[in-house]
Amino acid sequence: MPINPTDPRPAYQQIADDLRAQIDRGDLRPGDRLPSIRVLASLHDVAQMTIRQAITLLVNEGRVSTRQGRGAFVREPQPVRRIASSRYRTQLEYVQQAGKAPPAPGTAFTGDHQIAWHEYELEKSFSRVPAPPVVADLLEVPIGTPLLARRFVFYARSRPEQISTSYYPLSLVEGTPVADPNNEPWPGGNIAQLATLGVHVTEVQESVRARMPTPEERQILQIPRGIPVLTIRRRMLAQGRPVEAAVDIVIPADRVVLDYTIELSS
Amino acid sequence: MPINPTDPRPAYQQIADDLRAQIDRGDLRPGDRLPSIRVLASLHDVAQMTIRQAITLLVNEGRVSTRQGRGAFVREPQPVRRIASSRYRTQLEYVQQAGKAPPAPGTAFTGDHQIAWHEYELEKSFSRVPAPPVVADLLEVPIGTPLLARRFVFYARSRPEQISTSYYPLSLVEGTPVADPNNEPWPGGNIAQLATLGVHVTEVQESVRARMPTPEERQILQIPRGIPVLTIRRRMLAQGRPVEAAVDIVIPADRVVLDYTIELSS
DNA sequence: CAGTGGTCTAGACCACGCT
DNA sequence: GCGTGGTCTAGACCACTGT
Repeated sequence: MPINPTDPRPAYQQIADDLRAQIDRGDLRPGDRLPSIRVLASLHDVAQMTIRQAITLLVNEGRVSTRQGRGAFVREPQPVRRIASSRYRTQLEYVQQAGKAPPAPGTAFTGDHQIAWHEYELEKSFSRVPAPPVVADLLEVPIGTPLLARRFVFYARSRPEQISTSYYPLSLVEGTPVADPNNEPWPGGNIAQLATLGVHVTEVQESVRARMPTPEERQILQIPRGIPVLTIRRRMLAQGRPVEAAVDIVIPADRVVLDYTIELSS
Repeated sequence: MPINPTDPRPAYQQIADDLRAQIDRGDLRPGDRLPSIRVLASLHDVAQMTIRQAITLLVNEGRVSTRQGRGAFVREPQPVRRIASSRYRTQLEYVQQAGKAPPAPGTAFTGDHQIAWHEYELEKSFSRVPAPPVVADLLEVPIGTPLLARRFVFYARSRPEQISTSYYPLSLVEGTPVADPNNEPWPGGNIAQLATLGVHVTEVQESVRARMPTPEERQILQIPRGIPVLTIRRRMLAQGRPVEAAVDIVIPADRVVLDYTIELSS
C-alpha cells in the first residue's frame, strides 16, 4: 500500500483522503482507533512526519481527535442540544403566571439542555463599564454610557457549555435585582427578571455567526481542535427600546443546533 | 529573541502566541505579511519545521493565510452579507402584488447580497429521488416517497457563495414550473413560485449549525483553511403541511451573518 | 534569479497511558 | 516496560512568485 508517486496530490493528502474515505465508508467507525503513526508510516513507506501531517489535516477538519499516549480516534458525534427561539416565549410564563403556582424553576439554558435546576451551574462576574462602540450601537446609546456588564460561564452537569456577556443601561438596572450577582440564576431568566422592574420585553433580535474559537475560548469551553464556535449577538427590546445586549454568546458548534421559526402571516 | 526553554509551552506554541499577540495588538495588521519562515527560524533559533507548525496553528484558527511563493499574511475581514429572516416576507410581495406592477426582480439571495439581478448566477441540477430518511422526516412522508431534488450553487459576481439542495414532494410539483430547471432563477424565489401552484407558505423553520467544510465544499466554495461553514436545514410549511425541505444550505462562515427576530406578543 | 512557502526524510527524545 | 502521540532537528528538493 505505498503511495502513488504519479498522483499529483502530495503523499500526506493521499493518505488523509484514504483515511477519510475509510471513515465515510464506515470501515472506521466513530470511536475507532486509527492505525498508529508508526504502522501507517511503514505501511505507506513514508516518514512519520508525513503521516502526522495527514492526521493533522483530519484533526482540523473535526473528523479525528488525538490523545497522547492512546492514539488517534474517529470523532464521535456529540449529543446535540437544540436551542429554540421559542425559549424566550417560555420565559414569559414566569411573568404572566405571577400570583399563580409558578412552573418548575428554569431558565432558557436549563430548558435548552433538558437538565434539572440543580445540574445547572454558573460562573458570574458583574461590573460597571462605559459602553464600547459595538454595544452602544446595539443599545442605541452614546459610546461611554454607563452600563452594567454581566459575564457568565454556563455549566451543564459540570461541563462548560456557553460563555456570554450581556449589557444593560445602568440607569435602568442600578439598585435592582438585575445588578445583584447573588440573584443569579434567576428562575425564568432575565426576561422574567426585567419584568419585575416593569420592563416587558416584546422583541428579541439575534445575529448568528460562526468562526474558530480563540485559544482562551478553547480553554474555557474545552473545545477540541477542528471544532468551530457559533456566536450569537443579541438584543432585547421593550416597546421598541433596547434594554439588553449580549456581545457575544459563544457556544461550541459540535453540541448545538439553533432553531428558528419565521411566521409568514398570509 | 530565542524561545524560553523554561516556559512549559512548546516552542511552536510560544511563537504562535507571540505572532497572535502581534496581530491582536495591531503590530501586524490585516493584509500584512508575516516575517518569512527562514527569518523567523533564525530569529527564534529553531528549525524551519517548528516555525511551520506555529504558522499552521494560526492558519487553522483562521487568523493567517499562506500563499506559495508569496508569504504568510494576516487574514483580512471579509465583506459580510446579512441574511435576514425577513427575506421570506419580502418574497411575499411577489405573491400579494399579483396584477399590480411587480417590484424589481429578485430572490432571497439577491436581496441578501445587495446585488443586481444580472450579477446573480446559478448552477442547477434537478433530479427525481426517493426520500432519504432525514428529508422524509422533515417533509413528514414515508422514506422512499418520490421527491423532486433541486441542487443549486449560487454565485454573486461570479464568486461561489452558497450550496443548497431542496426537496419537494413530486406529487405536489411534477409537471409544474417548479420542476422545470429553465424557470430558475424565478423572480421572487420559491415562495412566489409555490404560490403560482396555489401553495401558500405560512411558516418557515430553520435549524442552524456550524462545522468545518468537507474537502468537496472547500473546493466548490473556495473556502480557505481555518474557515467553518454555517449550515441551515430548512422547511417550509403551508397551513401546517410541509411542502419543501432544504438539506442543507451551506455557506462559508466568514462572509455571512444570519439575522433573526423573535416577537414576544405581550 | 532570488526568495517565498510546500513537501519530505530519518532520525532523536519527551510525555503520557496502560498493563 | 512498551506503545502511543508530541516536539524538534538539520537538512533536502520542489513549486510558485516577482524582479
